[in-house]
Amino acid sequence: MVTYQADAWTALADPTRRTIFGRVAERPRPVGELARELPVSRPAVSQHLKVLKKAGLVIDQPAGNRRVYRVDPDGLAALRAQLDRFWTAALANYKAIVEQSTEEDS
Amino acid sequence: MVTYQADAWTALADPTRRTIFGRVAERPRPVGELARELPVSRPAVSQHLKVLKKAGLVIDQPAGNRRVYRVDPDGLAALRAQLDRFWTAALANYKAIVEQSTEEDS
DNA sequence: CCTTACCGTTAGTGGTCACTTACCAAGCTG
DNA sequence: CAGCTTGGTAAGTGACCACTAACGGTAAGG
Repeated sequence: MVTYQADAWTALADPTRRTIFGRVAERPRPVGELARELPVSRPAVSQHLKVLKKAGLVIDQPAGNRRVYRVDPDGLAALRAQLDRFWTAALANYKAIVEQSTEEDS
Repeated sequence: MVTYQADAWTALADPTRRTIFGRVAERPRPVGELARELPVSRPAVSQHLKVLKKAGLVIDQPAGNRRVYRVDPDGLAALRAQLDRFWTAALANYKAIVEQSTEEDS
């Protein structure tokens, strides 16, 4: 058994998985279509999708014989929020430095 | 020698490195201060900072005896832009679905 | 100058992960 | 039902990576 982590950052760390996620973001796709566009085997794609699903980044939905994967907006939003925290923190820090140097000038 | 990758996603995949990046985002810090707050050795922190630097996420600046690390706004902005591409792609896709179902209703 | 503090680098190791091959289950079509 | 398509899972392997211990190199302080 392959037991992967369930972290969104870890999930998007792998280039292949990032490509898969990009494809799914453009348009919901079944597994086979993704595998045909990628230089890896179909089982590899299945495993990648399993990781992305566990990380809350994609949702799978059975459609007859096939299984269509689409982006989970909530997971993507959560990741965006986390990145924004870094952004605002860094920004606030730079702002403080600018204000300090302005005071020094006066 | 330890040859790591230089990708921002890969850099932030590691939890320890993400914590370090968060600390640096709050306020620029020297290596020793980061190491004292973390459950890893100082060399480990140095290696993590090396990865973050290679990924363009932090900048180092010698300050006398110490070496202060701060966030590189450009690298963080680039990552944000990449995540926004996923976001807008997924959003456009959902919008298309909503519009289609609206047409079906009429 | 000698000591102390701060930091980067190297070498070595254990653990995790991406990948393939092989196999099995379920839906569609004749 | 038989055959084809689609896809998830198991097992095994090679590679990468996070970590520590040990060392060297540079600035501050007595």
